[in-house]
Amino acid sequence: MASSQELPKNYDFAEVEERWRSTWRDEDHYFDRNSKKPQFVIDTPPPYPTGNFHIGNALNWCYIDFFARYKRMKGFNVMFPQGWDCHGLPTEVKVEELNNITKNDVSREEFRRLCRELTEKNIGLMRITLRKMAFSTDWSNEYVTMQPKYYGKTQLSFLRMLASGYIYQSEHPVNYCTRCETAIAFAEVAYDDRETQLNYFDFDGVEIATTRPELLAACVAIAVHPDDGRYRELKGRTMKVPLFGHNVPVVLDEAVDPAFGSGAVMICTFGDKQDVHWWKQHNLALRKAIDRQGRMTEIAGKYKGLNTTECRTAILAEMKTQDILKRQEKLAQRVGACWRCKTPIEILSERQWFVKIKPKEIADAAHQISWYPEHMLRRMENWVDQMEWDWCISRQRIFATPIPVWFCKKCGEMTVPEDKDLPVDPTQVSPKHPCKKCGSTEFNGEVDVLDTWMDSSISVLNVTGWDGSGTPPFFPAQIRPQGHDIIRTWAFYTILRSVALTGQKPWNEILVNGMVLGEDGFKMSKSRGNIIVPEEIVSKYGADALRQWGAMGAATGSDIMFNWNDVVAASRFQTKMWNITKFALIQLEKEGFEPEAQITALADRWLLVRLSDTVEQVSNALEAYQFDVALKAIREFAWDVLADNYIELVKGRLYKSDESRKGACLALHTAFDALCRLLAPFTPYFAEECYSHLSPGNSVHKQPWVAFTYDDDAARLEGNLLVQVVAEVRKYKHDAGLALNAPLGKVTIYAPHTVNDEGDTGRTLNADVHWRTDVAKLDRVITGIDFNRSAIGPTFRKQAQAFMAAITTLSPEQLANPPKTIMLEGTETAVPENTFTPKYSYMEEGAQVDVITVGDVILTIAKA
RNA sequence: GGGCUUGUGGUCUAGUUGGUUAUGACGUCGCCCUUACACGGCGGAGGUCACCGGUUCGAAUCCGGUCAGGCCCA
Repeated sequence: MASSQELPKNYDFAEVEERWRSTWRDEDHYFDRNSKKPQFVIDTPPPYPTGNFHIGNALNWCYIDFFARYKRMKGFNVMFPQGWDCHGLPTEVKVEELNNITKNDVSREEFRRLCRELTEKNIGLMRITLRKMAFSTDWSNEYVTMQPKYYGKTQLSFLRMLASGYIYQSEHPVNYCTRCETAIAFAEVAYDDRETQLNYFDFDGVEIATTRPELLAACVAIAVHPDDGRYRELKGRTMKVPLFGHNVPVVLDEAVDPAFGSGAVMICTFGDKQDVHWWKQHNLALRKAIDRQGRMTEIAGKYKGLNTTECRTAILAEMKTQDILKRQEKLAQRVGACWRCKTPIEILSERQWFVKIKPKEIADAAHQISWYPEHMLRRMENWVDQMEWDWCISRQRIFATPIPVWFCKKCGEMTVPEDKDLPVDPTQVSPKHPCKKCGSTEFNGEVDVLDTWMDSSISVLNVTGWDGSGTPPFFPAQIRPQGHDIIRTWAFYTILRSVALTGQKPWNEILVNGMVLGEDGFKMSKSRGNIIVPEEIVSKYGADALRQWGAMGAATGSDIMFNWNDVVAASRFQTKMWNITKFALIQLEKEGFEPEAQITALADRWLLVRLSDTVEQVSNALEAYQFDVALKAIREFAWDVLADNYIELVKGRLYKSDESRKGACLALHTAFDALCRLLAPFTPYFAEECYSHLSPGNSVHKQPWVAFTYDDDAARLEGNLLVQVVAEVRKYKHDAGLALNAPLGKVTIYAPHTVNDEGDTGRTLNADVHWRTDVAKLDRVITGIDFNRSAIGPTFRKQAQAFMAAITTLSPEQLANPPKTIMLEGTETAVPENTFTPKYSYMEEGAQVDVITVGDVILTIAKA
């Protein structure tokens, strides 16, 4: 045990956190592939390397670290990997911005190099934050999706799913961002409210309303509702498209809303998802009026080359000139936009690569996983239920995993590389063998690349050791922690890919965390100016305080508002604990503690039984990932039970030097040691610092989880009563205008059992305290009745109110000595025990006394 | 429009297998510098548990409806 002289008066979190950070060793957190311990593999989220580890990430990582550390102490072989999901548009856009270029200004290889460099730099910055926050990362299992080692696996997974028929290519309408010049998946479409114009114009004699006149050139049909009387004569007709002159059929479809616009609608390829639906349903022609850059094609005739906005203006002007534009109305509309750049998406028909979505397979696997909180499973079910199109995985970008296939220049046959040649970039190298079909050696490498989710959806396969064959050695992982915002993407795609590649669910459990909102209750955003970054909190109050905020801010799974108050409260708890530490160490080093000492005093037994209760509560809460419940129980035990009550009770005994001191020291040591361990997962720096003084040279993080149990129901009951007695006397002093340490004279406590308090009560109250078990000789006056409703209700049901009314009418003598039966609504009814207690006030004969009752206990305080 | 979710003192929050006086933090008011701690201790004030109705002897808790917020989707 360290000398308490060494303990500084104040806890300096900056100094302590820095010191332990430079002392701890990474190897202590490595997953042991040869261990006999049960495994606990965590499929951690690989963040996008923006350079800033934001507070939402911090919350998620806090949760991960809490249970990673807990599971290690419980004897599990824990893997807490750290991944980086590198590929994708934001980095490409950033590189274009920083270098003032576009992706077409330099070679693909050069552009990729710039992206890799920026990503490396950003990862470096984020690693620093991770270390500051004391996450027990397994750095031997770090993975970076842009490195060949990883994207080789992405390519291997692509080839496996291509071979098994999950992946195919086809021409199909896809969501397309014309700014990013790439196809995107439905999961990447965000919807925005906009106000637009609904234009009514004359279409070959019929009035049509459209929000997108620029698509007139792509019009392939007119649709009306089959029962709409206004258009009965249109059936079977073809109509001439204004301005462009091509003929289109009229189709009947029940999905047309006769109340919207004029009730007649033009179908274009493609204005929206509904157009795609009708186009398929009625086997219509395909007219591509917009190209990949968002410009009008030849089909648009003289409008060719204009962008869609320019084209819309031009066509509306032309309609006015020809006097076919009737009127315009404002219309509130929801527009799909690219979630990265907010540009409204177009639906273009392109040759793309797709992954087949098999909803039942995914739903079945999702149901085999335990969801925390449970209701998050609903979100997955809803998403699975409404999937209409397959997953479009090809992107027309550069910084991403290349699609590893070639096409024969002569015959078009597809060639794929062998496993051992992965990773490959088919635009840089050629196949090793000539075309199987025609023998040609001329190939075109696929220039499309893969959706980033193709990388990250195999994170679990990567960390569990997948090599392309069968089930990986550590599969499935024990848990997936992630936010509810990416259930429809990361969770969905991961389940899909695990089932496709291994036939099994990816994890046993999934823990879903909420979103972090700003102090004003809104989502954090630059425009609101309510962004708080983890670094700021760490520098002001320390990582441990931030971690406590993460645990306590809200129940697991619900959104959590950032709140400086909670951080300050967390920091104050550490101050309190630090003072407890100083007190404990000073007392323990005085004469040392004896592990074999006898625990006999009520206060000591009470402390231990309350500790035992706390350990059980905290352990149960952690098993259920209820971090708020766990930390709250720890704080309550430390602050309320140990500091405010136990220490105050036994102080006098500790200042003495006799046998009764030893029990208190043992109890104090036991509680303090346990507290350090309980706090270790939550506040790793602080717990380590405290423990290092109790047990120099040993790390609390290498200790087993607390296994302390102490069974003593009587101590819990009587100790709680003792604490209440002390509180009541304090209140009595307060009400009497006395200082809390003012001497009180003779106090007699009539308790139902013999209490061995070793004089604690008397010293605490500064009074001459006498415990007695006989009946107080007092005159008592009944002032009321306490009913025990939880006993009365089940017994009397509908007669409960009547029963209580009847008891109220009894005389004081009868209340003191209740009759066996009572008349209730004309029936003689038994009076059960424990249904009520008379409320007494007492007068002691011959002496002026004040009387306090606490449950079964009666106190008399002699008046001075 | 649909699904999920939430509504508790001034603010944030616990509590929903129905049961005596609804938890804690911050703030606020009063007393106290008692040899671990004034970054502390003790005590107080402050709530029709969103609203309406139902079930029940008894509802913050269960059921139905209304209003309001959040998220996801159409």
